[in-house]
Amino acid sequence: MPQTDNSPAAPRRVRMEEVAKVAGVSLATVSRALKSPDTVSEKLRTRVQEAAARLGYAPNRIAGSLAGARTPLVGVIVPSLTNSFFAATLERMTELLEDKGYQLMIGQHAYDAEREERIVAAFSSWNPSALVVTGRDHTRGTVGILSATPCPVIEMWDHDARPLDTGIGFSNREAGRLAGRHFAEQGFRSVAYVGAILDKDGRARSRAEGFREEVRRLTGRDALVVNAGSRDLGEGGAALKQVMTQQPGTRAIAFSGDMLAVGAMFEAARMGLRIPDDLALLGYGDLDIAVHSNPPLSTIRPPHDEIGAAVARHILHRLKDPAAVPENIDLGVRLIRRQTA
Amino acid sequence: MPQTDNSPAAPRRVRMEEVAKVAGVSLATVSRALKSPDTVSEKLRTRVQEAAARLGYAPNRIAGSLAGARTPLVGVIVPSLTNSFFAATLERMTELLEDKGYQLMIGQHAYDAEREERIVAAFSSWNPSALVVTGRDHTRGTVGILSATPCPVIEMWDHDARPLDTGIGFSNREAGRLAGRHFAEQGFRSVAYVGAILDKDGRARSRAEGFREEVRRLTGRDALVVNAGSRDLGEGGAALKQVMTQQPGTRAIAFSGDMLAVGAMFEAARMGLRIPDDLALLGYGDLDIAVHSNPPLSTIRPPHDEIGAAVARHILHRLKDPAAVPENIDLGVRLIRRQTA
DNA sequence: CTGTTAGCGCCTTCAT
DNA sequence: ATGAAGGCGCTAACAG
Repeated sequence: MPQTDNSPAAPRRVRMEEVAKVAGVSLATVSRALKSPDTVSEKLRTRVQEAAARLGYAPNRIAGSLAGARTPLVGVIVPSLTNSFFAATLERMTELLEDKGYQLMIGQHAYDAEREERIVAAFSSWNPSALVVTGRDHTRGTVGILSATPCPVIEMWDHDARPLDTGIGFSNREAGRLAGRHFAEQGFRSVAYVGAILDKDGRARSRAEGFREEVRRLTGRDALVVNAGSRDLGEGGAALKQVMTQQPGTRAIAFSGDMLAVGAMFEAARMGLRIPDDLALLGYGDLDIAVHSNPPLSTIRPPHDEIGAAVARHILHRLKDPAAVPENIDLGVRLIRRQTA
Repeated sequence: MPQTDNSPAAPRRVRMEEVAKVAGVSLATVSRALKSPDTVSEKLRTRVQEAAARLGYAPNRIAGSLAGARTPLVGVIVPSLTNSFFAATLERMTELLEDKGYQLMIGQHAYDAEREERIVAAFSSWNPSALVVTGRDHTRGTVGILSATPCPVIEMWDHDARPLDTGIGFSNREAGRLAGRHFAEQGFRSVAYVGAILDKDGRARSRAEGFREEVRRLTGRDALVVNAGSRDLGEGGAALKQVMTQQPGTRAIAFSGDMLAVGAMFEAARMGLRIPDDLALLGYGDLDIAVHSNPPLSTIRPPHDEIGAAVARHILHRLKDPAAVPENIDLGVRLIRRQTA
């Protein structure tokens, strides 16, 4: 450590008390001069601020939070940090909240509901300013803690169920329907859906269900659904082969992620299938690669960073105005037509 | 909020005192029974634990931290959350540290040193258990705060300069040299380096410099260096065109990111250049896509998640054993030869 | 092994 | 407008 705790010279961090002494005022005045400057006479205020600056005073957030009953921490729980959708949401949230003095505490549960519960419990014991979780599907325990936590609770990235408090996301089911409709309207009858870890990812499952629903409604036929083991590019190729084996003559496939779709494109090339003439491919995510793949990938775009911005705005709003109420916001998805479907 | 603060029925969170009362013991015993169970007789321990469970007691971390002088928080500052390298590092760190009861506070500075300083200052005022920053290039102010913070400080993702405390990463310069050597050894004389935001990203700049150095040393010629505006796939194509204009006849290009390299592959196809016969391409990152691109991309692999694991392990070690000392660990990079170079 | 006693550093009434 | 004083909820000596 740059500086050992018990070293004789360990220069104890400067506290508010020293600032008070140097400025020749009371502790309370320092506190006020720093937190609500307009309740202090200009003279004292500047005197205090100068003293603080000179001493390099940095308030102890822990002590402040104990006295203040709430920490400037926002707990956010996502399934995974390497999933670029959530990364985009987090990046946006950090940007907006850091500016206002809030810090993000980040947890990840890898689609494990029990783990989510443990993290929620841990976060809740920090008296955070807000708690943000992914999705609306939680254990009873999680729901209990969330309901008992006296701060805004936001469930993001979903809109298919009622939120506990505030919900900000979109309907995954509708995203799936949109894909199904797009295929049905082009007259495709033999179609399939390839989803990553459908067994664990409830939102991907909702999209798959929406897809089947709409395909069934519009064409009267059942879509094949295939579960890929991960959202890696390589799985897309494997899934394509599986689809063509289980359902020869498939004319269109929707994926639960762009990477899977691109992987399928590569494999299709190897199999000699022309895209989109022999086979239409539709992604989900609108990652950068979708624009530049060859041919450019048609895809469904979830509002990844918009969610982050909306969540941050909502939190700020709720904290500023205690009378502000919960909301249930559907940010919707868009079909981006490029050349594969 | 699930539960309004000032609602008449707001059931105050249960405190340690209530548990003590119910269990019929003192406050201190509850604290001990919960934090260091083996210092308490089995009888009382179970009695306390039962009481705590029955009352749904959750300790207030803030109070605990104030009294204990250190929070179970680890502050981590990265340039960007959407950069999959850092995401991988963070994912690994979270995994390992969450298990031991630590929470990550995450900040991002977008390659802005002033912003880094502000975040470091903010984090430091939480009395974190450890502080982790990216790189070894900081403002004087940042260095000052970091040096004065009484906790382990880890500088990760670099190894080109001396660390303040502990350093865990690899030499970016050496990564660049490796690329240059690889080209030189194959007899390429007209080569180029394409880096993303070299003006801001010092580590990418180090790689570019290492590349030039080694190329100059082995071939006696100067490599062209081109700066791409972002690490997006699309920029790779643009950069390729620029290289071929500025230095017609270029035989090999190294990139500061796999996405750029893949973008260049797409563009090369459009330009009718065969890879690697007409032009060799070398990426950096070893992203999933490198394996599955067509042809598979040769690349330099930085130890993204290994860094996360090593950082977490080091922190845990330092915290467990106060006598543990700083380290300076070089995790190295590997050249992954596939088919483009 | 258990209880008592001081704080941790700040915020916030309450007087002045 | 300012100061004094009592916590916030828990931990860590110190006694017993």
